[in-house]
Order: sequence, then C-alpha cells, then structure tokens
Amino acid sequence: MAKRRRRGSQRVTMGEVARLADVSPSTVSLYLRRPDEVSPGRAEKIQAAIDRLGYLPNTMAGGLASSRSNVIGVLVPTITNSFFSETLETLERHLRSAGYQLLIGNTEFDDSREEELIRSILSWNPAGLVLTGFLHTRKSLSVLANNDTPIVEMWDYGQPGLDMVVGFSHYTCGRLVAEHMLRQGRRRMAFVSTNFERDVRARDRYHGFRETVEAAGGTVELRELSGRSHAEETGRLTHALMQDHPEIEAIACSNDMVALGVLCECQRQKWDIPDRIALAGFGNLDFTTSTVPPLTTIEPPRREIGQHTARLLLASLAGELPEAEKRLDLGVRLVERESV
Amino acid sequence: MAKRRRRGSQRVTMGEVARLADVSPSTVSLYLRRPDEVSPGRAEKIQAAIDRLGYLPNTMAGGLASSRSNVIGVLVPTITNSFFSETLETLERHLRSAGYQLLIGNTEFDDSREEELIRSILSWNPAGLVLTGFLHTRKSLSVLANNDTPIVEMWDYGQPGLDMVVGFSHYTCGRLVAEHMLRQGRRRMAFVSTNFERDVRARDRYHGFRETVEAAGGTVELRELSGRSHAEETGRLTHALMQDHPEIEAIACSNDMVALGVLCECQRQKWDIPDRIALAGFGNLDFTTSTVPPLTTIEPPRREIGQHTARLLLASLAGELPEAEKRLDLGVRLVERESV
DNA sequence: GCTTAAAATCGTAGCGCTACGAATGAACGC
DNA sequence: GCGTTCATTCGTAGCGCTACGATTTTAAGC
Repeated sequence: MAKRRRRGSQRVTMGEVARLADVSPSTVSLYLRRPDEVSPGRAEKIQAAIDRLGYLPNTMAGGLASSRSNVIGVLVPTITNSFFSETLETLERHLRSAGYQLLIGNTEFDDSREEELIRSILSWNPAGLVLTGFLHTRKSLSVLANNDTPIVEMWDYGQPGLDMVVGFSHYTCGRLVAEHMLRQGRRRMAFVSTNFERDVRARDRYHGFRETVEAAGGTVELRELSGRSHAEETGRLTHALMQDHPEIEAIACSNDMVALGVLCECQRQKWDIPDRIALAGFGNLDFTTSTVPPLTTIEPPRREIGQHTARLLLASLAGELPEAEKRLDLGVRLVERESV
Repeated sequence: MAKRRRRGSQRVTMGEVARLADVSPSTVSLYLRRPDEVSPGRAEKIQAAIDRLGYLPNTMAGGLASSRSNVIGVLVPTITNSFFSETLETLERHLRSAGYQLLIGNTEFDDSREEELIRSILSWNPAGLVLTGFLHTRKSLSVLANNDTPIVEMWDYGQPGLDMVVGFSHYTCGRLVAEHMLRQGRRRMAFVSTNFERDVRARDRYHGFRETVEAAGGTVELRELSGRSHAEETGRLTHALMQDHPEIEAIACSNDMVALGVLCECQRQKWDIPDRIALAGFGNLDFTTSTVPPLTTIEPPRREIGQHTARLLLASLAGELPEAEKRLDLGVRLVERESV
C-alpha cells in the first residue's frame, strides 16, 4: 500500500503530511521540533499521517531554513587504526544521542588534504568541528578564523589551540617509557617508529623518549619504517638493527603493532624478552595482555577523548563552557607488564 | 583584512561574490558548476572575488535547490575493526575523488540501530547508500522500498539483495579452512568465535566450516567469546577448551585477532603449532605474516570491496550499470602459512 | 456571560542556491 | 549593414523547511 505511492525519488513533503492530518504545515513543523507544544489530539493525527505516508523530513531544507545544522565534522589522520576509531566510535555515540550526525574525514596524515576537507566540511555549516592535533596549514587557519564554529583539537595537548583542546602529552609518553627502561638499568636504547615523517605525535613521543634517555647518559638509535606499519618490514628492520648495534638492550616502539612485530622477531631469533631486549609499545591494544611475555605499554585515553570531546562540544554549543574548562589534559599511564 | 568582515557565523553568500565580481549570482553559480561555460575574463574576476571574500558555497542550499546531494551514506557494524575500516578508507578515497561526501554510520551489529541510521541518512537525500550484509529489519526494508536511492550491500554474497551486491561468501571461507585442515589430516576441530550471536557473517563462516568438517566425518566444538574479542578471555577459553577436549587437533577462529589470542595461549602452554594444534584465522591482517609460526588465514578482499562498491555506485548514478553487473562475488583465497 | 490572558495554530517571508528560459552580445556570411 | 547563429549572461521561480508575528481557540476569573 504505502509502497507505490511515489514514483521515483519524489519524496513526501511536510505539506502533504499537513494536508492529510488536516493542519497547517507550520503545525507539523512545530510538532516535529517541539512535540509538546501541539495539542495531544493533533499530535496524534500528525503522527498518524507521518506514519502512513512514510514521511522523512528533509534535513537540507531544515538546515537551510534554520541556518543551523546537526552536523559535526571530524577529521582524523586515519580510521584504519584502533586509536582513532575507538575515539570516533565513542564520539559518535555521545553526539548521536544528542541529535548530531558525524561527518568523518580522513586526512591520511596530509595537511593539504586536511585543508581541503575543512573547506568541504565547513560548506555544510557544521555545528562543530573536531580536528586531530595542532598542525594545520596557514590556509586552514585562515579559513577557520573566518568562522565561529566551535572547534576541538584532540589527541594532543600542550599548545594553545584554536578553541578547545582534549588530549594528552605525547612527549610525556616517551618520557614515561624512557624512565621505566632507565629504572630497569637499560642505557642503550632504540626507538622504532612508523610513519615518522608525517605523524607529529609519534615524533613527540620519540623526542620525549630520546631527551629523557640522553639526559640520563643513555643513547637512542632511531629506526623508521617506511609508511604504514608492515610486520615483515618491522622484523627485517629489527634484525638489521640488532646486527648493527648488538649493544642495544631496550627497544621502544611508536605503537603496539610495531612492538608486536619486534616481539615476533625476537621470538624467532630466540632473543629473550626482557632479559636480552626490553620492549615497550604505545596504545595498550587488546593483545598486549596476552603476548609472551605481555607487553609493557602506554595507555592513551582513547575512549575518554571521544567522551570529553563530545562533552565540551555540547557544552560549548549550549553556550555554557567557561573559558577555563576549554583545555583538558587527560594524561596517560604506563602499563607495566613483563616485557620491560 | 578578510578577518573581521563577518561578525558571527554569518557567512559570505554567492550574491556578495557576484556583487564584488560585478556579475549576476547566476553567473557565479554557473562558474562554480561548469566553469568553462563562462568567459575567461569573468571567470577570473569571479575567482578573485571568491578568494578575497573567502567564500564557501552552502552545500545545504545547493542540495535543496538541486534536490540532489553529494552525500553517500555508509553503514558498517563497527569501525573499530580493520576489516571495515580499510573498506571505508578505500571507498572514501574513490568516492571523494568523484565529488561525494561519505556519511558513516556505526550500527554496532544492531538491526534496530541500523533502522534508525537508515532513516537518519535518508533524510539527507543521499545520492547512494551502502549497507553491510543482507540482514535488515522489515521496517528498514519498507523504508528502502519507498526510495529509489541506489543501494550496495557489501561484505557478503549469495542472497538476492536489494539492488547491488559486492562481497564474497563467508560460507566458502569456512569451507576453505576446513578443507585445508582436513587435507592436513585433522579430524577433531574447534571453532572459536567472537560476537557470534550478532555477526551473521561469522556464523556463516562457522557453518561452512562445520558442515565441511562433518561431511568428512570430523567433529567441531564451538566456543563463543562474549562480546568483542578480548585477548585474555580468548586465552582462558582456549585453555578450558583443551582441558575439556584434549583430543582437539585444530582450531579455526572467526578472525585473526582471536587467532592471535589462541596462538599466544599455545605459546604460553608450549603447545606446538601446528604439531599439537593447527590454527587458522580470518582476515589476513598484517601481523599474521610474522607471528611464530606465521598464521594460515583467509584473505578477504577488504580494499577491493571498497573499490568496486564505489565503481558500481558511480556507474549506477551515471545510469550506465547493466542489470547483469549489479552483483559481484570477489571471492576469497586461503593464505597457507605454517600454522596449519 | 464577559473579559483577559495563555495556549495553540496559522500565514508569510525568507534561508542560499540551482534550473531554465529569456535576453543580450559576439561572430560570421553575404 | 543586417540578419542569423551560437555563446554568454541574467532574472525569476522555486527547492522544503523554519522563524516569528498574527490570529484563533481555550481556559480562567469574577
């Protein structure tokens, strides 16, 4: 019955609902926006008409008329990575329940792509914008300055930021790992990283690590994986590293996936962890509890970032966010297991 | 200079660009949509005005006026999972370069959430819709039937589908693993799965596995992890499984993360893989090449799904997709390594 | 019953853009 | 020089909805 009423994509409009319910379009609109301001009798008739016609409001028309939108743009460097994807998932859940729709953009760690995506998202008149980190092109900054959309920069902490900030210090992550390794008596270290060139945050962790180690009289060899983490390459690189620098007694990795690659290579070479080589990762991914030995790592507040980003955004949208609460350092925690 | 022109979120309109460039708004609109239909001189003046004012077109107004949108909705069960996220990433890249914007929804393996998301996305008047799998609520189906948006159902194959289909047979995945294990002389098997209740596709893989094994006279013990894969639980469950059924000589897992959990437990218990227990996963995730021993698994066409979904969608949007090419089985491949 | 305030409903005027046909300009042939 | 054609440019009428002030209905008070 309700099946073949419409030919093509011709959609049911609010006017048709109004006609069927025998009220004016304004009343239907009001019913949809503030249901308890219409009398119960009409409300019922309107709902019946909506159900019968299968009416779906036209978001674009609504957005245009109200010059607001329920869109929140989110830019992440990659969604193929459980760090950001868990933040996204949490963010999505919290914002959706407040009636917002996420528009997700994938910058692929590329500033100019970010710039393009910012423009593309702003053209939706979003209610808010979530960016990853502090690094934006000059042009992006000028576009954003022309705009009073609330902005959260997440997953980092320590710079002034454009508006709101929710994150933690990557430098501290590096420092915590270094301090732990130093405490275990290690001095000759290596840092193995993916995507070093493009990922500022991996670089910050490295700097925190290196500076802490060197301040204590140790040394750090840096090794970079080309592009995204590739397990085989990690194995080869680890092998070569240990061949060139047999004195190395601890390896810090830019993330847990890299650490898993190193760990597998150590198993293969029968290098005992942590006796021969201490090993630490970053991320506290699920599997780190069960590797042999379990992996010492850093727990970043992945889900908390999503949750607090949503909270700040909503508060800011409601106009009730004091300046002092616009910046949030969620901190990190070293998870000590048996690999170092 | 361009900084404080606008107070608040008051945006620059096309009319203002037109005034500055000394042309009519229609010409600006035309320039934006089909640049080579305006004369070079004016084109230049218009572009200059756009740059000077920092004009960003209002997507909603455009969408409303043209009653088209450049939005493509995509629903996946979870983005915290490199299977779907790689498909998403590929899909995004291909569709973005064709000028489309993805609206991603996370169903969390929940049909009623999918229903809600379908409504929410359709209210954007999307140019296309991508769903994961064939399972939709009756209500979703009726909403979709009322609508002639092109639809791709991805990540599965073997049912008629609503419109287009791009995927592979999960039943076959199970069968391939079973056949391989049988070939290696195993008869007493187990299947360890996450999210068994909600994930139809994991269930299909299980059925393919079980039916193949049983047809050859073998047995299959099923073990389910509660909710999402949790490495520790996987370890415990594996331990209990082997205690109760020491005769088991091969374990198939619903995905590689589960397999990694089982593998770690085997390392811990010093059960040799594959001599004592053969092990296989699903997904061919990156790390499977480097575990000790490397993991035999199934390679699903993660990126290909994204690519072909984009291709079919674009062809369908251009009206040039013959009925016969609407369904695509991308197949899967068993990656034989050393774990079985 | 009548007045008055409050609640419910309605009508109108856009939101910023696109589609499309009308109007103008340029280019050309004879 | 003048029509004819084609390429540009422009004006107008919406797209489907919301905001808001105007209008009608209902309820309350005496």
